[in-house]
Amino acid sequence: MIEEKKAFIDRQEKWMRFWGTHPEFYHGKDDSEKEKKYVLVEFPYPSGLGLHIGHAFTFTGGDVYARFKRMQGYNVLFPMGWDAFGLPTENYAIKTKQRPQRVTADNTTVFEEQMKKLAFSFDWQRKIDTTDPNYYRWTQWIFVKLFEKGLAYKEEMPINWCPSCKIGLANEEVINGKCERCGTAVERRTISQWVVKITDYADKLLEGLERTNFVEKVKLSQINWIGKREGLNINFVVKNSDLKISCFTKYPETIFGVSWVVVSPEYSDLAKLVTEEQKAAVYEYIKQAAGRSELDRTSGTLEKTGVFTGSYVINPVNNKAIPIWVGDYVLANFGTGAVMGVAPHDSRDFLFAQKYNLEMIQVEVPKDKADYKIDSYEKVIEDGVMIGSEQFNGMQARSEANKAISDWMVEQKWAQYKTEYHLRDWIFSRQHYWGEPIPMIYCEKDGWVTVAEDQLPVALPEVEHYEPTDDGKSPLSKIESFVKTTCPKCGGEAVRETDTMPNWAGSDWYYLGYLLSLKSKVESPKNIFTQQQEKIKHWLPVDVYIGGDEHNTLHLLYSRFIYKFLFDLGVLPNDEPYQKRVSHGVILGPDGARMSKSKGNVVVPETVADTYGVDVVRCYLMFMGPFDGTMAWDEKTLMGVKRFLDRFHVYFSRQISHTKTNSDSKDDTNLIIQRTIKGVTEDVENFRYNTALAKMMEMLNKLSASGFQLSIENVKVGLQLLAPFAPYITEDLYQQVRSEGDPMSVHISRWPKWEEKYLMEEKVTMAVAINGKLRDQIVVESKKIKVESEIIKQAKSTEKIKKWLENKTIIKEIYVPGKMVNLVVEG
RNA sequence: GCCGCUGUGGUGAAAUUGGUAUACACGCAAGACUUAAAAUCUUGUGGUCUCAAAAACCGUGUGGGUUCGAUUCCCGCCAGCGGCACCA
Repeated sequence: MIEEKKAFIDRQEKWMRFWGTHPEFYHGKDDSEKEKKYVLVEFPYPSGLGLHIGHAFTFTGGDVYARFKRMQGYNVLFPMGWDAFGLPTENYAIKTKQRPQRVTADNTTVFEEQMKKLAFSFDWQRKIDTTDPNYYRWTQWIFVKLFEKGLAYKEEMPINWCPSCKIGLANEEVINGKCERCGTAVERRTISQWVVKITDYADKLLEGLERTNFVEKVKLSQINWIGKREGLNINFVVKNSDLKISCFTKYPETIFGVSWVVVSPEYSDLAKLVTEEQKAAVYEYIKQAAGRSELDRTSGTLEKTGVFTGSYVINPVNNKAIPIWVGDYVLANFGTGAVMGVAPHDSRDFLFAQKYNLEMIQVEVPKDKADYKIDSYEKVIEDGVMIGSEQFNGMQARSEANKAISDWMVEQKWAQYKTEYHLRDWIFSRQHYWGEPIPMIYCEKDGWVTVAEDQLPVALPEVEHYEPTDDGKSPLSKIESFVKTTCPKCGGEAVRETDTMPNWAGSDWYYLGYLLSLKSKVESPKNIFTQQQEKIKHWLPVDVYIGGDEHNTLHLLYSRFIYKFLFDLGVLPNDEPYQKRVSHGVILGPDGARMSKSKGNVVVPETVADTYGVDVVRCYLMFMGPFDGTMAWDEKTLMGVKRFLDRFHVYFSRQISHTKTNSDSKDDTNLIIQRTIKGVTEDVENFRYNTALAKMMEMLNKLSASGFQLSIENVKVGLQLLAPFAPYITEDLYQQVRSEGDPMSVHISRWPKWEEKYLMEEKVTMAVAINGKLRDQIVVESKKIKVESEIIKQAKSTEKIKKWLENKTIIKEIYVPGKMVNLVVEG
């Protein structure tokens, strides 16, 4: 056992050294004449735990594809880098009293070593790091451009606030409404933050999807997130006041049934709406609501709550006064922050009305059921025939009344047509140290001014403490030398913005970063995107982008937005960054639960690789299930893969020593090999790695059983097919059969092609069915497959089929060439 | 709550445009080698019926539908999983 172990370790070290001396094998060339393929995997956050099994799984998947495409003769770009800003590093740095820069450097070194060992064929000369000032200078440059184009603005936005720790918390740090560290109930506070106007791009982001080749589920998640809805903004005048409340609705046909209006607890005019006698109740309610997360507030599992403000609005269509409520299921930063309530035609509204005893005015009935009464939330009607709605009575709600009432209300100037989006503007400020400083300066005279382009980057200064400050501001705010500056416009005294950017900022354009030389300061202030346009044109768009489902909505949307923005600036050749998106799956622990340190079910790829070898880990990860599936780690199945690789090694070693004296090629082995080439090529092309490996197992089983010798060409083919999956073992064997003039490495050799003529078998087995039920099989000569009448005749003549046809009449004969004959009988 | 996905042997899973359900692998059982164990190799392995075999019947979460034929397409139901804007 120990000796066997040593053998694969020696093999790995030997070939890792060899590849190390030839980094050009894996370089993407900016000026190649070959067709390009840009294969992108999401770059990791370099955590202190080292490479996780999920990384190994995803990167192996990308690596197999990149190696396959490279062998097929494409000029492949397969880069890697570090998405290194973020909370975990900051928290770890605080805990261990180290600089986050130091922690990041240590972690990325470990990541890179582990990746090299796992034989990922990354183009290391293009490595990027989002925390490198040469990199984040351009992240900041993008922000400056956003501001210049009016797409970044300051606004009061809510954050999670822990009153005990006195810091702002990420959603992740809020557990059941309590602070993760101290358990105190978390409050919501609003503070002034930078917001990016992604909503301006909502239509472009929707429309651009049509030009991509994303799988349907990814397109859907983008479409649903943008959530475009056509409707009406209805203006309600507040009784005895000059205030107005505007409510967005998709269903204005229910206007005659509106019996209350609800505004969010953060509604800007709320104070003016609350009457003296309701003040105490409303303030108490707002205090409670501050403690609830957004998800809780909108969740159906919690009861909808609210409180009366004491004021009324007038329904413009009938001049009826209806009460104004505050309810926390209405969100301030979504829509107008106010909604109208129609109890009988929306189940949530019904429950709310029932709870607070509000009026229910039914304005629709099912067709031909004029006396239908809605008395439970399960009976609400969402599309009926109009009643109690004056001239609109009798119309079908959605198909007729919706348009008629909308037109009428707009004509009367009670409402405007409005397109609403689920998508909200993007809060871009974080009150933390470990992120890109937002390159803005505030001057009393000139307001917010951008840092000049040739002054970028605004570097992260050294600080004593990395903890957020007790007033909720970033630690940068405590460094006077950083904060105090002069206004770029008037030269007067000014202060810097001390918030930093969210983690998304660096990952929005990293696939561009790989293409460019970011280092040279000389290129400033001219932007590198224009200066290095040739490289960008050569490589973009990304051909295949492999990533997790958790990024199919936000990361994809944000990065598509930034890309489209840069396109509009005129620095990019096209407006969609990714041609195709592939989702990878998730590896669960051996217990079927998500791997986590606290559950103790974490599998570390490096440990497994040290025990069984890198090739075994890679092949097992690709074999355990479909690439986009959720699969539990199972060491026993891994042993099966190890057995396969051992047998593969033994079989091919033996063949190699034999082929040196014998290079006859048997037709039977040709058939097996050729079929495998076809199957594996098609499977790998479509990321069906598990079946590709199954086909190679079949190949090995059949070849070993046949006892025939392989020709030297077929030996090479066998090695090439497995090479993307098991780079070490195949390189080792390849070097033993490599002859003068062959490529230096199996990994830069040319992927084999199959020929149809070898795939034909002389005889084919076909199924014979009676009424669709399989009854017998016949063996047919391949040449005759096209002669339908003869094969049906043969099918009818077998003993078994004759028995089934006794005393029956055939009423139909169906023939599927090469597959089956189905006889439909009667009697 | 909203959005999305999945359901096939004891297990992970496979099945081209609707055309022989369970490829490949794990596990299990029996056997070979061995003093023995491990490793390795060989054979078998959806269910019912049978000493066994043959034959037949049943079988892709569940109830319907379309079709000569449904794991695949359509409708209803049940169960489980994932995402939800400050984790990345």
